[in-house]
Amino acid sequence: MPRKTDKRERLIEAAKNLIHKQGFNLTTLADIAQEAEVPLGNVYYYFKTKESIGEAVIKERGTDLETRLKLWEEIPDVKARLKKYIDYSIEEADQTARYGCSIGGLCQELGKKGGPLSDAVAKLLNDTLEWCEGQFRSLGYGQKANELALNLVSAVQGMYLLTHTFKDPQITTRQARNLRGLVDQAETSSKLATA
Amino acid sequence: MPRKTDKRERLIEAAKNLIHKQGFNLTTLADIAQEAEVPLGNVYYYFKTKESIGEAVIKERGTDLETRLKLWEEIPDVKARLKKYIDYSIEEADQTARYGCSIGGLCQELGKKGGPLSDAVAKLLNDTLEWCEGQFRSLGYGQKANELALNLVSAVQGMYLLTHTFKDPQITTRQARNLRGLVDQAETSSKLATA
DNA sequence: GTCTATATACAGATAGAC
DNA sequence: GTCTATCTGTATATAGAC
Repeated sequence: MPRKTDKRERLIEAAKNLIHKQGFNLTTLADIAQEAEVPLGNVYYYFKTKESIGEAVIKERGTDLETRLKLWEEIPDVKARLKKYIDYSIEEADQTARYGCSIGGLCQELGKKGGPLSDAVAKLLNDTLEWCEGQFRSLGYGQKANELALNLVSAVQGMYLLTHTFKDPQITTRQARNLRGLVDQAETSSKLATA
Repeated sequence: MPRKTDKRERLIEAAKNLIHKQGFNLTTLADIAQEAEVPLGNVYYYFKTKESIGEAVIKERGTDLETRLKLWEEIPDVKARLKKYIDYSIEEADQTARYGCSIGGLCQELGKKGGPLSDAVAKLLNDTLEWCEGQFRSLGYGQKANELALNLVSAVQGMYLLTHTFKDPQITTRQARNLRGLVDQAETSSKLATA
């Protein structure tokens, strides 16, 4: 079974994990090369700069996210879709406690530097926001859908931050249960507006 | 008016601002020295390591926070105290849009490295949490006070992250108004439990 | 396409004159 | 206490043999 040159993919995968664990700034090309079992000098055949690796990683995160959102989109019950989004945070709780949110963390870190990478990650959070907004609109909320989406995503990101800060997955468990309840209560009135 | 050696304080002040703007990892001692108008070599007379500067900065952030919390504590109406906490985020909205939360950002960044600095910033967030919990307890919430505090601080931190990510102070304005409303509605029932 | 050796830049930290 | 010059390590990136 002759393995094709999957080096590029190995490098992206390694970078993806390391950047999540250590952050972008603290992750060196040497780290990535070692993790991917690729000689350092060879890295530059696939990526001109460290920034371009970051770009590839964010792109990967983007397709991962899109895959999830599209998958959840197929759930018939709209509220169940939103609850899937919340449940996902529970599945990831241990990882979050250790390394934080793979998207939110980058938004925070890269947001200070500005530049193309910063915009690219911000877009991922924006995609999430828009997806949620779409769901709330399907639930019948018109103008308010935007605000509700902001409330939900904001709550989830805050939950991630606290979970990471205190390295306690249970914070996610508790908060996610809460958020789930909110989605459940939605529909009938504008109670979700207070989420 | 012979100015005493306020160099140490100038260094801390410079570091405090630069770390907020650029993050800890990207802020160099040369940056700090220049901003404080202190020769690079002289920095080491006041601080043995970069980490010890970080320690001093976090300590400063801690006293700033404590000052605020103690000040708000003097407000007679308990709900007004919590609303002060929320209003503070509005005052800082422009800064937040540019540089993020001065505490939350460090929690995120230092949380991945672990170590004493990480614990020190985490404590600041924990102090905030405990302060809020105390307020909710004063409002008559017993067991639930802890959860309500988590909800509120989490919501505020999420709001900060989105504000920073999209560099839009209005996100804070909108969300803060929402959170204010939640605090207002509290008391009567357990509605705040769904915050 | 691959990999070793190395250039270049700059970070944190120190030595030692003043 | 102060500051210049510098050491040392390490990061990104390149050169060039294979």
